[in-house]
Amino acid sequence: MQDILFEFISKYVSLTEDEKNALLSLDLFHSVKKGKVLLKEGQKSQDSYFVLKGCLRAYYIIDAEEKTTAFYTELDALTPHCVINKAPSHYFISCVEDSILLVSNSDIEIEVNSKFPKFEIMCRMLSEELLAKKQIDFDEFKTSSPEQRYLNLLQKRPDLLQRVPQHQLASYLGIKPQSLSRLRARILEKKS
Amino acid sequence: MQDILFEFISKYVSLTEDEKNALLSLDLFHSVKKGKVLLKEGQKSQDSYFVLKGCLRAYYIIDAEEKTTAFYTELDALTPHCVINKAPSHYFISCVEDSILLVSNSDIEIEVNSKFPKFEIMCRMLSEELLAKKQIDFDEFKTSSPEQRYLNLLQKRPDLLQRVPQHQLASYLGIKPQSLSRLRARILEKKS
DNA sequence: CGCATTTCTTAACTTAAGTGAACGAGTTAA
DNA sequence: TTAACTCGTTCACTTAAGTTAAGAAATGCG
Repeated sequence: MQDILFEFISKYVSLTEDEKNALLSLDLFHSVKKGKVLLKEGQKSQDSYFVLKGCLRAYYIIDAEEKTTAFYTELDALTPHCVINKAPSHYFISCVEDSILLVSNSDIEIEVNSKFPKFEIMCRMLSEELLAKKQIDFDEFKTSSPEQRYLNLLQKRPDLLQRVPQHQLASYLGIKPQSLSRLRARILEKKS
Repeated sequence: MQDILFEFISKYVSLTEDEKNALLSLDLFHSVKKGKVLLKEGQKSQDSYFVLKGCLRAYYIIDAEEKTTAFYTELDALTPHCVINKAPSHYFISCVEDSILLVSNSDIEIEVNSKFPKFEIMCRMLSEELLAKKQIDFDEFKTSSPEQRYLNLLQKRPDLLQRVPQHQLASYLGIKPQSLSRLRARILEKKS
């Protein structure tokens, strides 16, 4: 599990053994059970997550209905909005599967970043990259129909369709579960 | 114009006079005429932009049709995806109005960041903030109908409706120009 | 095991967005 | 000034998503 982390980091900066040990000594690895809610609406949290294994889900509850807006799987990083703007969260984050996470918080990050400027650099690179990627995802969403979005997901994250209930995928695709069912039937129809 | 920049920066880090002068000496301010295309599909650019005055637009050309996906106005920062992943751009960026921009490139940023760690910190903070904001925007888009998205835009960026042609706004809202027309008529209907 | 709950699908109906075409207003260019 | 073009709107028609309801299949729990 540590190897996975260090391999990921090595894409951005190279760490010395001392730096690796300093990172490990912070004891950031946590096992989290399926179903565990990590962040609730209205809560102010300090915690950021990095998924080593498993799957997290972000969702809103609007008119008593869950609206899933994001899934975070292996090697995805997640810093909730409430950590950035220090205001109560508007959404929930829960654990879709038994997972192994790296859990960090603002204090730790401030300390590590000031001690090792390399981490500061890595964090900048990572968030710049994620921002550009998020924009591309958003662009694809805007410029395509629900059916295209579903087919696109099938290409890019086929694992999600196995790991996650359909009704959560539906709102992730911006539609109702019934529409996703119908859309899938329509696609099968076309193929034959 | 410089004051606007320094006031913006002061939200993240405080600069000494020397640092301010170092920044100004880079001569990053540029005037750009309405209609100027700053980035074309297929191009590899190194340039990032910060809008001091005016408006930029990002758009794709898909099936010979323009699909506008983002507008950048006063105090918005824009680092195109192609700068991050060093691959040819999939989209265009053009200037909607006569604008004053701060234009930076990878080389300058690497130099400034290594000379002044403060800038590194500011860049990290800024991209973390923008990433969290982008996620919220995406969430709102996913969880609302075209009509809600239009009303939301009316609240949050009323200036855009004055500055930008309707058909560009339409694709920004994820719909066709005819649908935006109809939707506006429907809203007026309801009000009366 | 059996009961309850959740999940997924199907169907009938409503509502809204996509499509193709036409029109007038405003702008640009010859 | 006229001709061409862009832009926004409207209309009729098509297509797909939302809604409501019902039921089948899978899952979880006592």
